[in-house]
Amino acid sequence: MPKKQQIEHTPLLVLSLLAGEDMYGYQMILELARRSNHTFDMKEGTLYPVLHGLEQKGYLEAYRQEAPTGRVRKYYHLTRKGGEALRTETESWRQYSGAVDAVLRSSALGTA
Amino acid sequence: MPKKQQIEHTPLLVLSLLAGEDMYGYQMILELARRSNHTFDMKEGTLYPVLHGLEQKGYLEAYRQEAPTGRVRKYYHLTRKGGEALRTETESWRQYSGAVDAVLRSSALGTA
DNA sequence: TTATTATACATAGCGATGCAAGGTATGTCA
DNA sequence: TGACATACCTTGCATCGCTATGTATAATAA
Repeated sequence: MPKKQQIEHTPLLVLSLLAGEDMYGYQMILELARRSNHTFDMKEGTLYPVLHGLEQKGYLEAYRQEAPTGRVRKYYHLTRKGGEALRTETESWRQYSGAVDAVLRSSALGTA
Repeated sequence: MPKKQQIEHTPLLVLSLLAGEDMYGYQMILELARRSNHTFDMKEGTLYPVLHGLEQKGYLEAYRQEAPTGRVRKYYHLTRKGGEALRTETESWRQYSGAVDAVLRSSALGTA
């Protein structure tokens, strides 16, 4: 019985990760797990399509670069447009999570 | 171009509403809009299937009651089992929203 | 040396979720 | 009478995230 835990804001998380530094896909998965204290365990089947979508929207730019190990990685860079999207998405998130909290609080009051 | 704004935690919001008092569907939509300061505008096509699902799980019990207006409304009552679900769902939400916030913060630091 | 694991990217197909759209019915008010 | 708000419900569609799978290379273990 597979368990769902992800909820949508995947693009926000991706844009957010890339605000600090350029990253490649696999690295994003590891970083996201680390920074979220393993609450997020993003799957490759989730991430890669999202990356391609964000690139098509002009939010990200990709380039290939060889790692010290010899492997070629595909790095993503946040564009100016992507930075703007990050700001509006962050604002949406605050709005949304604040609203959920407000509903939870109002009910908790009713219970008390 | 239809816009999506809802993200999933619909059952959590419904359970939360019913923690305070029994409500009927239409009322939940109005109350949710009010308590969320109109961030949530739940559609009937979203709410009713969710109510039926929660009822089937034994989280809610429904009963019909005539309103002063003469109309018969279908009220939902939160069961004990539903109350437990509410607590675990609330905890999941805190976990999730906390993780998103953590990721957003860590990236913001990288940018600063 | 060979096999396994970790790294790294990608896509097809499935299930669940939320919404638009439509249907039914009753009460209220102009 | 007609329009609108109230009140419930369902069908069908689009989107999203996950599972599963495929490909390929580097590191490590047996």
